[in-house]
Formats: sequence, C-alpha cells, structure tokens
Amino acid sequence: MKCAITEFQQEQKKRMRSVQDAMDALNGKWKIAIISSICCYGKRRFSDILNDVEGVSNRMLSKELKELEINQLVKRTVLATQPITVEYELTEHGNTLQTIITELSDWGTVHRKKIVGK
Amino acid sequence: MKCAITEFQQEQKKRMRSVQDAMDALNGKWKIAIISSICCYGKRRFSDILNDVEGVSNRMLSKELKELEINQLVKRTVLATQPITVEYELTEHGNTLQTIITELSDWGTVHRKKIVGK
DNA sequence: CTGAATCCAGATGGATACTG
DNA sequence: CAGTATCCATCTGGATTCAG
Repeated sequence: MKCAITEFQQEQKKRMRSVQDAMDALNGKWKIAIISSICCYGKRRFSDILNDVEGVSNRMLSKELKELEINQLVKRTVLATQPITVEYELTEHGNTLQTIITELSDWGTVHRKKIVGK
Repeated sequence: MKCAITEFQQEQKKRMRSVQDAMDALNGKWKIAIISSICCYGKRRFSDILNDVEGVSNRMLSKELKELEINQLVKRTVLATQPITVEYELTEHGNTLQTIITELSDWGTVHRKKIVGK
C-alpha cells in the first residue's frame, strides 16, 4: 500500500528528527560527562567538575555548561562566598537523562570489551 | 569514611569512562541518524541512506559508515549487480543500540516540546 | 574561584569533480 | 551506484592571560 509505506516513512522521519533534537542538546565532547559528574553528586562546583571531567579545559567547561543551561538541563547558582563559588545542579528535566546515561554507560562497557578487549 | 568515598569516586570514574567509550563510537554528526535509518529498514543501500539522512553528503556518509564498520556496529555487503550496489545492515552488536536510540528519540520529543514549544 | 578574551593549530565538513 | 580526491571555509578546542 502506498499509503502505509508513506505513513511508516513519516514515522521514521519523526523518530530521526527527535533523535537529532536529543543529540543537538547533548553534542559537544564533554556534555554527557559533565552531566554525569553533576548528577552523581547532586550539586557540584565549577572547579569540582573541572577535576571530574578528565581533559576538559575551563574554556570548554564554561561553554558547555552555558549551553546546558540554555537547554534547561542544568541550573546555575552563584553563592555569595568570598571569593565567589558557583554551584551547578541538574534541573528536573536534566534528571530525566539519567536513564539514558545509565544505558550509555552499560553499553559502553560492553562495547569496550567487544572492541578493545579481544 | 575515606575508603568509602574513594570507592564511590572510582565507581563514578568507571561509569564516566564507559559513557565516554560509548560516545566515542557514536560521535560525529550523523552516526546515530545513519544507524537509525539502517535499523529501521533492516538492510539499506548507500544511496538510500543518503536520502534518509537529511543533509549528509556522500563524503561524510562514506566516512561515518567506515567508522561504524570498524566499531563493528554495521556490516557492509557488496552485491555483484551491475552497477555495483552495497548493502548495509546492523550487526548483532549494533542492534543492541536500539534501546538507546528509542530512548533518545522519546527524550528528544519531550525535550523539543520543553524548549521550543513553549 | 569562576569565568571571559585572545591567539592559533588542527579537525570538520561542504562543494565539486572524478573513478571503477 | 558507491565511493574517492581535492580544495577550501568554518568550527573546535587547547594554552595562556586577564578580570571581577
């Protein structure tokens, strides 16, 4: 049926667009690692994340955190300490990523064994 | 306890490394979309994928498919037609990504509504 | 401490033309 | 059809320095 095929293809297009939307929000070398770091500790300071995420520079961390904030995945709070400290935490929406991150982690473990450990 | 904290942190490091391993295999602008396209149809030819994945160039498609093949996520089969056609399909290992892709799709839908559709 | 600004090399990726 | 080759603009991201 011409109609059925078209419907199926449109469904598929929608799925792919949604996946792409998700990836847009999570693109960049460090975003997942940053979210991982924050969600694991609840709240986390700039310099803490800088230590957690191996290899990231402050320039990149700053940039990616900003993007995460724009996408409402992360909440930024400035504390009136001296000198200033800043806390980052996941928003409710950001927390919905935990399932995906856990699965990515599981899959990554299997994948490494498959590729490297043979 | 010092010991407990250390253990917890090591667990966290492992998780982050695994997530990073997963993302390494899936990096690049198009990989997820490519996998999406293939897995949805079972088998898919080069030119089909080129049409499915909106915006990708043959240069990029070729490159990303090659990387997916190296990571054993995709299997490439040359058919002895005239002119030659090539079929791509997911490996067993590649198929284990379906759960993640589905979840990414679901999350992406919610995310778009949250960010754009407000 | 938390960033922003600048500089710069190298990676990424599009357009186009070409091969088997 | 399924790529490869080349050229070239843009983007990415590290190092370093500076500012509030």
